[in-house]
Amino acid sequence: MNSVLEKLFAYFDDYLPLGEKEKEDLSKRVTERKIKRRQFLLQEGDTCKYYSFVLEGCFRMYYTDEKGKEHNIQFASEDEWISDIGSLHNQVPSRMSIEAIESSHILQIAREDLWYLYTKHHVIDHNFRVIIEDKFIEMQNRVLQNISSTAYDRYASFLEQYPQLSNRLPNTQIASYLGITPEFLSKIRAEKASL
Amino acid sequence: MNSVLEKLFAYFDDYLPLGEKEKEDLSKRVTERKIKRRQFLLQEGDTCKYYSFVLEGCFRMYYTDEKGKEHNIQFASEDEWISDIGSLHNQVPSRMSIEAIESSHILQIAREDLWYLYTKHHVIDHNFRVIIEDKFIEMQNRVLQNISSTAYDRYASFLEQYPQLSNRLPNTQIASYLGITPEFLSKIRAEKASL
DNA sequence: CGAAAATTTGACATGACTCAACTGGAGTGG
DNA sequence: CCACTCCAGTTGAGTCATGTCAAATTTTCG
Repeated sequence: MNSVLEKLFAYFDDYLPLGEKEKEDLSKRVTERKIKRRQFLLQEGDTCKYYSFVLEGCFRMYYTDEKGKEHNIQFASEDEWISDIGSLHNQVPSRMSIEAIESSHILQIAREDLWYLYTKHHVIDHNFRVIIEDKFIEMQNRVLQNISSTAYDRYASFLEQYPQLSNRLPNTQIASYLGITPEFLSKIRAEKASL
Repeated sequence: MNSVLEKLFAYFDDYLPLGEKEKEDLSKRVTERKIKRRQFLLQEGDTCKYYSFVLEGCFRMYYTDEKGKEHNIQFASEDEWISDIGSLHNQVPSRMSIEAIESSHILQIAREDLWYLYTKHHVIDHNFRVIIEDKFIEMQNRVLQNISSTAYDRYASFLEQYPQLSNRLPNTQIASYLGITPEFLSKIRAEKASL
């Protein structure tokens, strides 16, 4: 447990580093878990109870539409947080699912503990503000891509922005993230390769 | 100035209400401005210096692509904040522009003042975390719509989600926000009307 | 009122989807 | 080690959603 906590503390060093008090308090409220491939962190209909930090492995959060099609909203790999924030905040059932794409190793903070930490330690509140702001910017860029670029360009940007991730993910998952069908992605790849 | 400050304080009452110290400190660091229709709050290439709170009126933030087409990323009307957070954070030139769609009345906080307030007052940091989290959820839903729904459905959702806004905005602006051409939106509207 | 901008309409072009068939690994069990 | 299945990926034909361009019409605002 100690070494994984160190990894979490080190992560915060890129923001405002945590002091001894915060580290101690945080340590008490963090749970370590191993998740197997294809196992769920959250299932549609359940209320999201945790903010999860990925130590190792990879997850996808997706929405299942009326026709049963799955749409990937987010991936999370090493040093990233994942959760359905809307469900976590308002304690309402989630419309999303979170599934492990690879066997993974995570840390979790339960909602009440997170709230406690936010209230008690300014620096934690602060860091999570900055973290979510960065996520917001990323999401904003994605919207921008979606409304202004063709599928071909969006795929190219994805490869450029997440080169490591794109190696680890099946193309089907990437297609779902980009909002296109796997067949069409395949055609895009064929076209790209022929240049 | 006093009455507009009261409006800002009242806005924060929906989060963690500000205490007297925070109010006083915030008051000193807020600037009031009137912006005419079609006037810019931020021009592409400039570095964003302010976080702006809309007291009255309406703005759009948009990106101009290589072909000169404008893509609306965000609207902001009463009781909403607008800024290119990426540019504001990292003090880099913005790729976006922010333009007043209506003649407007706003409050602005300069970057250094905002940083000061974040650091000094936990409650302000906290509130802005919650505010941006809500924005993040909104943006996430928008991505979801973009990757999973047809233009017809996205337009219907927009009308449902922002009924008041949709009355105030020209359809061209809505089309740009939805990521479709004004011509196609017009056809969608015709189809909708004929039901 | 008059100019400029927004909206509508139609013909045609293209991006992206559907469905179905085929290919080629990656297990699994004999 | 082979035969089998299973799933991801590819390919192609036909279709639907959306874009382009141009012209006509209406609305808005100065």
